[in-house]
Amino acid sequence: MQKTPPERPYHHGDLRRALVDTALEVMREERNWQFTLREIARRAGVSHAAPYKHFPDKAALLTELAMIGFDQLRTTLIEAQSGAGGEPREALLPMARAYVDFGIDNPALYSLMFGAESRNQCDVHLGENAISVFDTVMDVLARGQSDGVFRQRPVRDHATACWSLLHGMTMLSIDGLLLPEKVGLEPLKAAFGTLMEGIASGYDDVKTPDLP
Amino acid sequence: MQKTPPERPYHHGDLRRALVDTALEVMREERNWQFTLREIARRAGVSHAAPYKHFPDKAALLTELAMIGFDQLRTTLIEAQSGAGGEPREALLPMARAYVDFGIDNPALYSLMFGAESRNQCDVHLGENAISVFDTVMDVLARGQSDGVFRQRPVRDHATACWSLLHGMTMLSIDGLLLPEKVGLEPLKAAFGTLMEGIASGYDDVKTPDLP
DNA sequence: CGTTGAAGTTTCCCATGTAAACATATGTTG
DNA sequence: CAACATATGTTTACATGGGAAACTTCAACG
Repeated sequence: MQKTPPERPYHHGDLRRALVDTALEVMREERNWQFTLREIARRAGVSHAAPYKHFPDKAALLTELAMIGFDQLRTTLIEAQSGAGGEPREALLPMARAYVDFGIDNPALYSLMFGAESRNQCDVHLGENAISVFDTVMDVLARGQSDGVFRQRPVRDHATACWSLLHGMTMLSIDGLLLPEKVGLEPLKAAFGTLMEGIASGYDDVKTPDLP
Repeated sequence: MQKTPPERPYHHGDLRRALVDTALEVMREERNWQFTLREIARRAGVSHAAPYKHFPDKAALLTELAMIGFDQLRTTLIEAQSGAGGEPREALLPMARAYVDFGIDNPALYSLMFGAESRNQCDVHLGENAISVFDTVMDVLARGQSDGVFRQRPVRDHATACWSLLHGMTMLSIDGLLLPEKVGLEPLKAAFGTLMEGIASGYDDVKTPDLP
């Protein structure tokens, strides 16, 4: 009996990329990185063991996805920075917005990149990628400070405050905990306004506060 | 032949509490909430199906653990607030430290309470508990503002900035991403100093910054 | 063309969450 | 006190997932 031609030749041809693309698609659809490898293999049209010819284990695929995420975030921040003309004071809010929007637009990817749960599943050297975000923020703040438009305080203090607030806002948004009726419709602009007053104002620590 | 007495009578007597306590212990030891129910049952000395007589499923146990975490966090914040004598300006840093220390001391619990991954496993109404943290911060800021020691800006802007920074700092610390060589040894004090300058200073938004 | 290696598939193992049936103990009721 | 109902255990079973091992198919190479 004539054998009907298979849907796909025995050799996929580019399964590694297909697995990565399929995983990114599933993460986007389900807003979660806790997919199963068997599901990814099914959607890619191969057996459940085929991925093991391209990735030693599931953690390796997750690491690759996280690296893609860090590449995208880095690109996003650089574009936001150069779009603002490079003036530090003007650059911070667009960068902040780009950062938070990246996380909101890619919740599963962001959680994979920065979460402790994923850290148990991924390569530990992802931390270097995560920390490069801190360095990016540091650079802009350092330039602003040498230009005299940012408060003369250790620049890493400003950077720590900045990254913490942005990371926190991103995570809270992803988790659906920033309700408009509580924080308004522009929580980033609002919260960042408060922070910018701490970064860019002429406030002197020892001055007593103005009273009404 | 004489039957040797079992390690434990057939009826555990307080298995529900033992399961909760064991799970909290495992979370503390492994700094992770992704334990297996079979492991918890084993450590509690019962069969793997026994927990299903006390919890409909694993998600129910995880929800209970998260609720315990929120209770502990709430208590911690109230104690920190009253320890500072209730003066809003003096209360914020101790509360902030209590919040971040809680997360650092209970990384698995904090991640379970606030993480999106756990949200897929838990009861959605945990969000109310999470958001009550925001309300606590709001209350202190509102009192400070009416006392005139905090900047006259919508208080929810300050609260959003506060909670985002604290949540971000907690998550980054838990994930091991706040390296001392990058952020110093007192990142909370440093970052919170920057934020407090934005919350408590007399800075006027339209004033141009002082130049060197 | 035969050999080698890459990249698939199939079969199997172990672990997990959970269901169902069964066993044991406790509490309630007549 | 016995019978019954209920609570709370255990055992068996099922479906699914990660991954190993053996096998199959195809491509590349000498």
